[in-house]
Amino acid sequence: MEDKRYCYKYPHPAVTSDCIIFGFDGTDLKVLLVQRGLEPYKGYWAFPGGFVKIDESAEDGAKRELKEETGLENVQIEQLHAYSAPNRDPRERVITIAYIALVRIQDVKGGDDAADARWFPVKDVPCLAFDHEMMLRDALRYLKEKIHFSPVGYDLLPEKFTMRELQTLYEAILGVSFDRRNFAKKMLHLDMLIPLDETVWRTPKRKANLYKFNAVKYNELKQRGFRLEF
Amino acid sequence: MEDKRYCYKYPHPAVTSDCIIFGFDGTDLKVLLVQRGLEPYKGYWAFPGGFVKIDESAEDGAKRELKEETGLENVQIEQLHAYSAPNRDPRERVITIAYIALVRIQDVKGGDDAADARWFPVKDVPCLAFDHEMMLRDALRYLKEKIHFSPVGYDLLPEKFTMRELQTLYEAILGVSFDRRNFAKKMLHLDMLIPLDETVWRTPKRKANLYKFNAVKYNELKQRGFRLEF
DNA sequence: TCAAAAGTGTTCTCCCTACACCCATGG
DNA sequence: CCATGGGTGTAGGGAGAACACTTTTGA
Repeated sequence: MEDKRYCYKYPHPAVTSDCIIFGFDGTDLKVLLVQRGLEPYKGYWAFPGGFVKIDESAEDGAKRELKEETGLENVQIEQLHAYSAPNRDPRERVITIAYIALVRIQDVKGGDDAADARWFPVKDVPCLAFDHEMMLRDALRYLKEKIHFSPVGYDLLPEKFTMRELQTLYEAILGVSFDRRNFAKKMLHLDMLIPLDETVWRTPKRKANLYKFNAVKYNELKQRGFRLEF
Repeated sequence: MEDKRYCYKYPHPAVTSDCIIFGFDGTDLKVLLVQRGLEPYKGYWAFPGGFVKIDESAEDGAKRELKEETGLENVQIEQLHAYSAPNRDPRERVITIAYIALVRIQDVKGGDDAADARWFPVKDVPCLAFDHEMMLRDALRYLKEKIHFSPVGYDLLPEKFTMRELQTLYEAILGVSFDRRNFAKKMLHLDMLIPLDETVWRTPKRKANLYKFNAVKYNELKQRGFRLEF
């Protein structure tokens, strides 16, 4: 009995929380995965996550596990979905609450606790453990919707970026391509971007203007509710 | 030990699922509540729901409890959010997965198992048990968003309805009022309504045309992704 | 001087908005 | 005949979509 001290009148499921972390490297949308060191699914890649402690919320648990497994801290996470199929974990009944976050990949790359955490392009993820492939599909669908209401670039791009980079991000998430001129016009019309006086050489051909997000305007728009059509 | 047979190495939370059921009576958006017969929160109103069994999904559990407590069956439910604050239930650690559904109130009114289940206008709900008031706020926010992508009238209105009833529903959910003529134009433009040759006397003044939803067109639109602006 | 990337403007169309008139009916 | 509710049409403005020219630079 030493190893089974927590007893209940009715059977209780275990509860875990997982984090689906997206980043953007200028070309591809990427997702952060960790390689499992234990059975089941040993050696498979999976989202960082783990068991929720009895005195922490699922969200706090997700953040704690994220830090433990990848070193990522101070990330704003958002609940995606709870997965509760009875046989999704071979060990015991496990219900998982999945969270999603967008981070600046370049702020994260260096100095990780976790050598076995890696970014994968979403177009080219390995086989995932458990039902994590379903989670990824759900997360990508969610992101596609969210992009219409929320300037996801604010979280995914570096502080300063070119119009081309912003467009590439939108195209990577939505899986479409836009007219360069109309895209810029639409974005500038929203009044959420601040053109900077700086330029950079992102291509060998010509320097490009840099922009940053106007957080004040964005919050105003969010209050009133807005939608970007694409 | 007789009453605590289920033992685990680590503490496990209990998991419940609750159903937030909306209906529309032609004037008000309403929500289905049951009165609690047991402590805690005895006598308070709450969403139908209860403990998830160890071999059923949270969704199946929600449907089972919904039927047991209100008699409602064959309802399509959609996951809203998982609530996991450590102290949300005074008895023990409980995580609740909330589901949401839209039903035709007039198909439900009669013949319930549950005498203590009642519809309340969302504008005038009593004090709710646990954190159910937060759930209701979240559900209403979700419904306001959903209405832009999904013809919620399809689930909430009777099969045949007048344009005025559809408009009243939209106004009740969004909390705004529309120009009668522009609303009708916009709705008819979407090509999701089938005008019927029937009329009814919904007011003593004049008869009104009836419409029904065109499920085929709706599914086409949903595939392609559409959005109603208001 | 040519190729590739970036910056910018015009036209057309469609949809949304605001708004007004007519018809049917019961009192 | 008048008040109420329902059905329909029009004019104007704004935003998106399609589309082309110019500039800058390295090779």
